[in-house]
Amino acid sequence: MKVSANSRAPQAAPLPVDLADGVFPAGCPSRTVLDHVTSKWGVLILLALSEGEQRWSDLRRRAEGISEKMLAQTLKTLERDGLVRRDAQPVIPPRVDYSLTERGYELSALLVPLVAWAFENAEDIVNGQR
Amino acid sequence: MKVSANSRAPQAAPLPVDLADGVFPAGCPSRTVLDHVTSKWGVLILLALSEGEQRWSDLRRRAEGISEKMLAQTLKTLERDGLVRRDAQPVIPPRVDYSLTERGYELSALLVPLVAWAFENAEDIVNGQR
DNA sequence: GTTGGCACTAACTTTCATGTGAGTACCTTA
DNA sequence: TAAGGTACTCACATGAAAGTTAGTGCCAAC
Repeated sequence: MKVSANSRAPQAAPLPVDLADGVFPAGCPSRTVLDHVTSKWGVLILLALSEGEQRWSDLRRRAEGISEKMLAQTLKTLERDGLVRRDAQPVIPPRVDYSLTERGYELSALLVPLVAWAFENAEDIVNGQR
Repeated sequence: MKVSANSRAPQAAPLPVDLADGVFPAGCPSRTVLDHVTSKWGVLILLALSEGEQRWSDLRRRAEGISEKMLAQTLKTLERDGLVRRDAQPVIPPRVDYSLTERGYELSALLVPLVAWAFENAEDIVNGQR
């Protein structure tokens, strides 16, 4: 699946034109979105939810180390961005389910391979700081 | 190209087992790598370099808004992580070329679609904060 | 002869993301 | 009756990330 070591050196590929022109300018919205999505906890939450609907307390346990404040904040941002759906049932004790929207699934589909790569290469990278 | 609205709701997919168990724990190396890679400027630099070797001052102009300090810092981190190669020629005036390593290219291949998605959806997302 | 480009480093400051701890309202179980 | 779970919010503290300013050595062009 890799281009193979001897066939050719890693290739530089031109980016799509609109991307090349669009992402780099300072004030562009994609930078904001990228910031939300690639925030410390954003990735983890999106990833966790890619496995399906989950409750507040599930997420809290899942994303090890997150504080309640950051969980609330991250979820709120992702909800405002239309990536996460919040479903609060008026029962007692409270029950709130979080899930990805269609757009959220689109994103997580791109995020999963990235995180998988990071996971696979993490040890090499962290150790190999020559 | 979309799964279509009526066929089925967006599907939850189980993550690869090792990923599901590996990424969420607090102290795991993948979190560090993810932090480097998804840092504000890391993404931009990796993206810029995916188009091929570039000089310091090229990058500085390309990643609009970056300070010299942040450029140096980001490049250093990515170099230590083995994603970026630094080639300093002993000429005057100094000339330093930066390029991606093979591992860097692997990463950028995953990053490009993500950024492209962010770019395409950015306006919708930023405006549609209902 | 001074301005400017090149590729940086270092010191200092500000801003912002994240963390901490407490409090809320209600109910269940011990 | 006290402890604990559920899903939060709010005020405050801290620390890391990012920005700012200045300075380096050398050369070329003006």
